Amino acid sequence: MATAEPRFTRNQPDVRRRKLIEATAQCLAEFGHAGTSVRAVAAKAKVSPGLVAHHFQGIDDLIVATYDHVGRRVAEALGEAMEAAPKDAESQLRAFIEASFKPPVLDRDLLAIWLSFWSLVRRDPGVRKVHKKVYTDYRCRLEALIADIARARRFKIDAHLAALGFTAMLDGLWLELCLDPTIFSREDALRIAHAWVDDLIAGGFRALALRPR
Amino acid sequence: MATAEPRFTRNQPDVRRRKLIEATAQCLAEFGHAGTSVRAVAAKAKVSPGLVAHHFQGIDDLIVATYDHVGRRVAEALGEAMEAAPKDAESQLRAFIEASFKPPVLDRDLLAIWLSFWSLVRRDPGVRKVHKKVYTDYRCRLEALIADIARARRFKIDAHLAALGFTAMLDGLWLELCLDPTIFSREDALRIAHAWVDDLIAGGFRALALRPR
DNA sequence: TCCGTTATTATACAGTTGTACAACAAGCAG
DNA sequence: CTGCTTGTTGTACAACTGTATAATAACGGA
Repeated sequence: MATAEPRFTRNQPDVRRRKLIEATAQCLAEFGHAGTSVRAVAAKAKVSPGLVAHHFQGIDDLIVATYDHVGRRVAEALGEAMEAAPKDAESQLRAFIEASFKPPVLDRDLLAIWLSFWSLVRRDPGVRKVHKKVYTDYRCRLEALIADIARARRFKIDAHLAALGFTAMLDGLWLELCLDPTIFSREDALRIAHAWVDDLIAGGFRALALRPR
Repeated sequence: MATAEPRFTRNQPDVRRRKLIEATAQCLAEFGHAGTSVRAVAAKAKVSPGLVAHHFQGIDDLIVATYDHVGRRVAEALGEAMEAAPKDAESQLRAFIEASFKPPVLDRDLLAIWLSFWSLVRRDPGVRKVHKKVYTDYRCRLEALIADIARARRFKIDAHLAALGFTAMLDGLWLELCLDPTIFSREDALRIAHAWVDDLIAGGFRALALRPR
């Protein structure tokens, strides 16, 4: 008698975890937070529902892992764009902007993941910690670039505050653009962000240098 | 025999709807999107679950109505702050900023409602329409003020783009501040926003005037 | 005082949720 | 080829979900 087809294939825990994470990302994109259950994820990954509980504490844990995973991918995409650009701070900043407003960063599916994650931040201290780290890392890269530009051009600025403002603006533009791309265009967002850099270089935001931290 | 205590009190439909909306807001704040069900809202409003279905199509419809309601309240809070300020455009803009970063606008509970609503935008065209209107109204007020300032100071600027950028920055600061108030402070947000206005008045964002819409 | 309207309740139903558990079997070590 | 580890399955369970339904009763108008 011929050897029967294996009814399932065993995976290393980390491999299986990654597959479940990717299935979760697809579920969030396709069905939203409400439609993303243990069973939905298991179906998408073509495994039994019980397996999810075996690798993760629950659906919330899975969403956090998904955020962590795609967060890393986003950071990589931004990092690669910067590596491909000239090494001066202004070019780096502009490369960062360009990468922020095109796939895979500008992506409706990504927003669905972000929204789910944000809704967990309030109740779970562990989630809050992950958010803090991701957000702070992200902002620190911009802070360093802004400080570089100010140093090269020999003007004073509170790079910390400036980076907070710039980050907030990028986030706000990204959010609204993902929510509804018909209100304004990707090109609008690019012009606005680049204009902010123009203004920074021209010595704008002088008020942010009055009380350095 | 004494008249028995009425087992329930009848309300006019719009009164009951408002009570259910307020109960929904409390549920979203307390339990998040996942914990806000028809039954949870009914329990919070101390009515039977069936009543929710009698006044609203479902939980999504209720969340949209809640967004509409609190959205109006936020707009009122901002409007009142501006009415209390001097009538010149700069003062109006600064009053708008101050009101944006204190209760009832800066409020964790408000963010919970916003997050739930945003997660509905993608799938429901009706929700998308409401979002578009609220967001556009909000931004138009700022656009008018920015255009006023530019006109008074006799410099050119694309007020539409500038308002988009300013709105995005305010939204981004508001979002992060509600998510986790320990990363930066309300005062930081205020300084950043006011610095943006300082810069605008000083003739910043000249790049935004190059290709007026 | 009675009557009609309809807001409200209470209940039933089918479907879905998260979680637990015992049985199973794939793949590796010997 | 054998045995062990453990990734994986399938199922059972109680709690919950949205929705529909008929019965109830509050309240205003006659």
